[in-house]
Amino acid sequence: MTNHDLETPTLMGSKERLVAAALSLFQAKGYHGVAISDILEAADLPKGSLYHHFPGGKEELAIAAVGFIADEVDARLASEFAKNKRAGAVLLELAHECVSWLQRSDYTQTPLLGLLAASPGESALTQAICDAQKRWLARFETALGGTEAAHDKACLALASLEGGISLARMSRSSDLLIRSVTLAALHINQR
Amino acid sequence: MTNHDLETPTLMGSKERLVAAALSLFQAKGYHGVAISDILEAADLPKGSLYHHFPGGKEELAIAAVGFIADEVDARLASEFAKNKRAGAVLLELAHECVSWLQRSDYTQTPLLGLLAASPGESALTQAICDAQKRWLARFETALGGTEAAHDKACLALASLEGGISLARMSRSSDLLIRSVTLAALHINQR
DNA sequence: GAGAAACTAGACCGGCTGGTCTAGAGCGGT
DNA sequence: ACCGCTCTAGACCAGCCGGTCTAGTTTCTC
Repeated sequence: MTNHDLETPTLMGSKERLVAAALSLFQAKGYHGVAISDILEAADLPKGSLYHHFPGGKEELAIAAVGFIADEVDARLASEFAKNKRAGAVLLELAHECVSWLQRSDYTQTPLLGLLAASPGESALTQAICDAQKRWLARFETALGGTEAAHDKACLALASLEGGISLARMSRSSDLLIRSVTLAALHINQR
Repeated sequence: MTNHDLETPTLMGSKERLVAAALSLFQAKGYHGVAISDILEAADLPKGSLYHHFPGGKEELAIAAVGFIADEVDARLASEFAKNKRAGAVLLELAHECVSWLQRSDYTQTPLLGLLAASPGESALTQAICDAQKRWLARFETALGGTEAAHDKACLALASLEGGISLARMSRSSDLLIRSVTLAALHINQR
């Protein structure tokens, strides 16, 4: 997932390479923690390319990165739910994917959007993040039946995931993530 | 909680004022999103004061801010648990406090430490955040009996709280936080 | 193969960053 | 009155920031 492999850059257009590099860096250091020059270096492209593909600069690129992962996770959820899996099982699967993500990056990256939240107040970037969360939430909600209780459970699913990621990243151990998500999945599957 | 009221600065020493201003700003924009000049302006102090009290500069100040809120929440948890309240009830109470916090700041602030996570890799700041999380986790764990299952539940408690805060902040509605924490509390109180 | 369009390349800029440093204000002790 | 200590005050700096712009190269189209 998401591994549009930065090591073989020629396989990706420069626009995609920019988005991939930006996403990876933003997930590691947050919006303000990443300099444009960092992204350019990671994508091995000059400044001109960035402002050609993303005239809106850093923020537009960040929005594209958020949209990219939003789509990716959303599609993944859709395909899992299409197999009639129980919501708890899908949540656990996603969590395990996040774990391998964390481990692969030596706990520097935050798999979903947690870190991006450090965004400029009322901006379009905030909106993009919000949209992504809404879509993921909706996937769980409808899979759980669309009732009021389903909404509650969907909230718990996402919250335990995002929160667990944050705990795991700080303690450099996927343990805490697995524990909290497992428990949440258990509860969600009930009834 | 934490309201060492920036509006009446003369009641606080300048060191405390710096910590309070820094905490509030970091919670709103993350470590990298805040400039030293912002903090000084909020605390109404010149640069000299900062580097007198915190020779280590921005990072040392951030660590102090993290320590401050870590202590505050920890003490709060200790006093609540001392009344023999059930863990779920304490969690809910904390969540409601976070809600009023979010609302008071018009959803700009992140009550706990979620945003600070966007910190420089292997630094002392990361360590401070990690310590805070460990302490809070331990409070819940021992209150829940110290068993293996208690550890799991403690993880869920904190994860649902941090994750719920993130969801709520983005959607500008405390609803999602309340829902996820309520469900988590329910589960935690079982048995 | 001519010409337009898409893209790369990187020098350049003003503003802001975190941090240093010197000067002095305020105050307690003697 | 004097001194020494704590703290305030803010000018100053080198380096980095995001962003602009012009010049070149490649690629597509006819």
